[in-house]
Amino acid sequence: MKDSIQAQLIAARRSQILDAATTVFAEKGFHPTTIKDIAKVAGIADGTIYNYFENKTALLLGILDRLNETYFRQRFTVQLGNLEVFQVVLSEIMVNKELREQYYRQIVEPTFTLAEKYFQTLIDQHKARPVDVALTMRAISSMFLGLIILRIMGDKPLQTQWDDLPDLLTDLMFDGLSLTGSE
Amino acid sequence: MKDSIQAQLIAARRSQILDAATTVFAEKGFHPTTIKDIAKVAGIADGTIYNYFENKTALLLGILDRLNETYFRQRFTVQLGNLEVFQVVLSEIMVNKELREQYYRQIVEPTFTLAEKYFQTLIDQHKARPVDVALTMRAISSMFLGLIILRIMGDKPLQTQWDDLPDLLTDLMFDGLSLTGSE
Amino acid sequence: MKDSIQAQLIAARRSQILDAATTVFAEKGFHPTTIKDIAKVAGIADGTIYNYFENKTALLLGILDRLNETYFRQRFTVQLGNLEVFQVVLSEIMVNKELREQYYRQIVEPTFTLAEKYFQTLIDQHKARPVDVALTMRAISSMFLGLIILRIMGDKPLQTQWDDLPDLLTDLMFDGLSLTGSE
Amino acid sequence: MKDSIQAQLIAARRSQILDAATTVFAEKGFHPTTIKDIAKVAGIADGTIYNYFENKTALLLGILDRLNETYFRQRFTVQLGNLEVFQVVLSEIMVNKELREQYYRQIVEPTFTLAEKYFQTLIDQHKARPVDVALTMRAISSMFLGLIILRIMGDKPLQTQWDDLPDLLTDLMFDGLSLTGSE
DNA sequence: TATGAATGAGCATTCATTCAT
DNA sequence: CATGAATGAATGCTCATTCAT
Repeated sequence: MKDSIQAQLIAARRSQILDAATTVFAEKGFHPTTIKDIAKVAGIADGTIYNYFENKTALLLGILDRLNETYFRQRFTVQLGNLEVFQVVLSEIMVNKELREQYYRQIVEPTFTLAEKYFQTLIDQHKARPVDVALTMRAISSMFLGLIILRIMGDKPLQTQWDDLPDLLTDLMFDGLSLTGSE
Repeated sequence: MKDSIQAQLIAARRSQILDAATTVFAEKGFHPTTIKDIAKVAGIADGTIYNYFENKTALLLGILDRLNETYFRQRFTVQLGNLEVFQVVLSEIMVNKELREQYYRQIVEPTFTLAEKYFQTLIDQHKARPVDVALTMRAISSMFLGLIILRIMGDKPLQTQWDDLPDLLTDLMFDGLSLTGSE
Repeated sequence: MKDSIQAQLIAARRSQILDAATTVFAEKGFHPTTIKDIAKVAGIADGTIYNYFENKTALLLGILDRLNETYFRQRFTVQLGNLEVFQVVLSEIMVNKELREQYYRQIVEPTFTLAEKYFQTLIDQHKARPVDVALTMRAISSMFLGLIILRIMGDKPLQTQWDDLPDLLTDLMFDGLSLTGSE
Repeated sequence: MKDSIQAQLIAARRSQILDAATTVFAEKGFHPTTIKDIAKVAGIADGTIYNYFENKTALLLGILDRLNETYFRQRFTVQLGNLEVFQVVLSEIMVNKELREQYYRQIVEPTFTLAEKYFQTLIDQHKARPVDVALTMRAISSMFLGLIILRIMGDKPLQTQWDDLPDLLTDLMFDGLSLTGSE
């Protein structure tokens, strides 16, 4: 019982630290952010962070874990509020192998597994064409991923017409570009 | 005449340095790479680099310029050899505003302009459905971009079936997923 | 209470660092002195200095502050022990605008204000001739300043007869050089 | 004969370089000035400077030499145009022993020798009180030196009333501050 | 556990000087 | 003699991490 209180306290602290880290990372990016920055925002001392996280990278992993959880809770919702965090995480992922692998294992892969299963059902029910499920899922997901990145890059059309995307994408994915598709 | 030789020498040195930078960046990423690393690989002294480039970031910009040139020379060809460089550049782009803007202005935007023009022609010739050109181009490009990133992330299916993609993508883009599309 | 101990510890460290800086600056001058030099003499790590001082220049400002304090405590006493420090500070003052302005504001100006007040009293009491107080004070102070500099420069007569100066200066200032002055 | 032309050419080059050095030193100070700066202003290549001067410090010595010459040509004239150069030279003198000694030997000492001789004549002719000549000369010179430094420091009264100084100083030096002096 | 002072490795950048052409 | 590209030593400063209290 005492342990459970302990565990809760620890979880709370970790959460508090990750909140701070998320805020500052989103604001300044990973490398420019110092442990002191995070500690200050969290209202604790530098050293305390190291009682809860191995090192600075572990903070990113922690943020990833939380994205993971919320992701599975609110699937298919790309929260724009998370966009800056995603930007930071993604950037570091490209460069940090450990992070990359963890992210892939924890988020990407399980998501694909689920999505593939779902899509296979559609095919089985003759609601979709029998295509290579794995690759097709990759292609479609990539579209979302790429759109987010393009938006981060500051692409004007995407920023102004972001809300028009859902319809366009649905249309595009189901009917394609060819004339016959819609007629 | 002397000037032209001078210019050639300068270009050669710049190239030599960028080659080295590309190699090391691809290997270790941008931040972990030191000027000394690059100098050593280039076989020159640290200081010499600064005779040809303002600072470390300028090296990335230089690499970008070269990607730019080769890109426009060999358009639509995603060279896998450049993949690691692209990975580094992209990662830094997400985090570095100046770089991001330059990349967008120099590569992304002009490419879209061209692509939109081409696609508009297809529509005018009734070879494609009349959709929102700008957004559609973004969606399609994003698919490529996202696929590359997923591949970088180590996605197994993409790595093993990379060569199957062209057909699948063509199919997907033109006919969509719905049954009616192909039947 | 704890805070007061903290404050004392901080003051002590700052003092320790400034002591070291004073020593090394006096020995080698400002520019040739490295932070490592100072840290070594202070018996601490390089980085620790930056926990107490913004940068290298701040060390000079700190030394200035201390000169300031001791100066006002022991006014009119030119301590020869401080001469080397004064030499370093003065040299840097000639070259560093920020330092120059701070020194002027903190030490020179207030001293003149006091001296002018005092001298005005002498005039009011008919103990001195009614001259331009500001300029006259400058002239006299300059004499002291100049003498110190000449001595620093290694002027032999000043070094051997330094102790004869007070009488000579008093004599000179009050009666001037002309024959009528003393007769 | 050829040698004399050679010598003239060399002298001209040296002069050209020193002109440039003087300009830039006066503008930016000694340390912040780079050899490249000077070479650019002189309209020559970096390396060329080293054909005429041993090193950067030698440039300061060269400037000193020229001050020396003009000084003896235009004695007793403190040219304000030289003030910035003087500031730079003086600052470096405080810190650089070699420079200090050369300056003292070449300019300070000979000047004092002359001045002492002249003042001794005044005494012998009963035009001045029989004081310690060496020290008195030092005191008076120091006043000038100190005033210049105070002015450099940005002292307001000195800057606005600089032209009133000659009269005040003459008055002060000859009659002193006491009432009896002038009445 | 919390603290935060101390640590010190690490790095971009500058610039006086050299020397092959 | 003139050049200016190449050199590489040298240094201020940062910041993740540790650890005594």
